[in-house]
Amino acid sequence: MFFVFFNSCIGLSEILWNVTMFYGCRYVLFARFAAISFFILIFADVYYMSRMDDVPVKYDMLSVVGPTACGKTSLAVALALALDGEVISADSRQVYRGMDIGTGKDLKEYSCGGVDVPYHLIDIVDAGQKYNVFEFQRDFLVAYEDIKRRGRFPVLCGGSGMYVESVLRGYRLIPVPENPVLREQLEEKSLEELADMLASYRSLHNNTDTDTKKRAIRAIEIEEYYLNCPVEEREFPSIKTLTVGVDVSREVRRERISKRLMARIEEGLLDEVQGLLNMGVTAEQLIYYGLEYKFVTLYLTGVISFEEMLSGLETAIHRFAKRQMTWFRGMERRGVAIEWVDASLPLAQQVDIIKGLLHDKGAE
RNA sequence: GGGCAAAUUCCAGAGUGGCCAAAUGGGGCAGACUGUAAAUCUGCUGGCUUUCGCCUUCGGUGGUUCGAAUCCAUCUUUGCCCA
Repeated sequence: MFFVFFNSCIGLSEILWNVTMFYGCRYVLFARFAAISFFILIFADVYYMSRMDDVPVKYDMLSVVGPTACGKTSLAVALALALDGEVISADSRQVYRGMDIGTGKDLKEYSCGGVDVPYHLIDIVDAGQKYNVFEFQRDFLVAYEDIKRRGRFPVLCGGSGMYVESVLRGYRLIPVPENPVLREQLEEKSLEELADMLASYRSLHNNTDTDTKKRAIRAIEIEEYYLNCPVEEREFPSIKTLTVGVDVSREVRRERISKRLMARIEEGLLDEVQGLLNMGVTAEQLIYYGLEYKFVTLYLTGVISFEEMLSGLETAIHRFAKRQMTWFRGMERRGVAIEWVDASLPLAQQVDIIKGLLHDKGAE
């Protein structure tokens, strides 16, 4: 921030300097003034550069990605501390209030040595409500701009690949208003007819959009809007980001997941889920949240045994971590460079490596 | 000690002479995915080979047969029953 400011000042003073040199003979006084201001600004810039040696040069943001249980949060917090930054979470489940143990939402992690690192997009909606990429992208931008405005450095951290990518690759998601006329027309149609209709707009990669009539209608509404209003595409700003991936071997990852699961159960995972049920969050909603919430709900409602819950959950989390890695690899193929950092190194060393990358790559 | 049953590819489990590298499920691996993404969906899963195909595999050994995971003998192990 400061750097950019002073840089632009330098640019300005250079112009002034050239102008003054050109017209120097006629505007001696002005030239003197310009020269003085030029040197003052140079001095100020060098001074700030030396002071701000922790602040990256060319990057707007740092992103930390990685599979579950790899230690993303603690790394992101350490980096935020080192860079005078704030963490923006990109986690599709930590947005929910009251879903803590199961989502690994450990807010204590955000303070380190008595210093609190501000975090964003955690605990922003009630459990049982809906949240999606569109809302995430919108909320991200608000948090990002807020952090930038205050002159601090954003660190995006999360395991929800699609959320991260929506920001890094700037998905164009237009705010699509409701279309009551269309909705009424479509209401009479069967789910199959709706699915066929949607398929005529675009290829369906799976049945995510056609599992209920409501979703199918909304998907058609969005496609219809794209057709009719292609001009008003919402521009998502391009954010220059260094993306680092936390690299853990498969074996270590599996071991950590298994250990963490037992710890979560001891911490009161079952009570947390029971509490959500008692609060009125339906079993169906919790099951849809997946992983911990799904399997524990199935156990608490008597559908599966405790042992089935444990073993089912363990493999489900392992598979989830695998899918996350598939996503990140795909993201690299789509053009997002990820600098993988060995998670077995001491945290301080990882931070140093990443700071080094910020400077070296930022200076390129 | 006697009787019965069973041993199949990572696991469970089908197959009871050729159509068997062996159903199905699980697990594993790889992938897709711009409005639920911790969701949803797809492919692969003995080895070698681009394909044709070749080789190794159904507890061990030895047989019968043109041909055996499948039949016979025997051994080993496991389970059940009777003592």
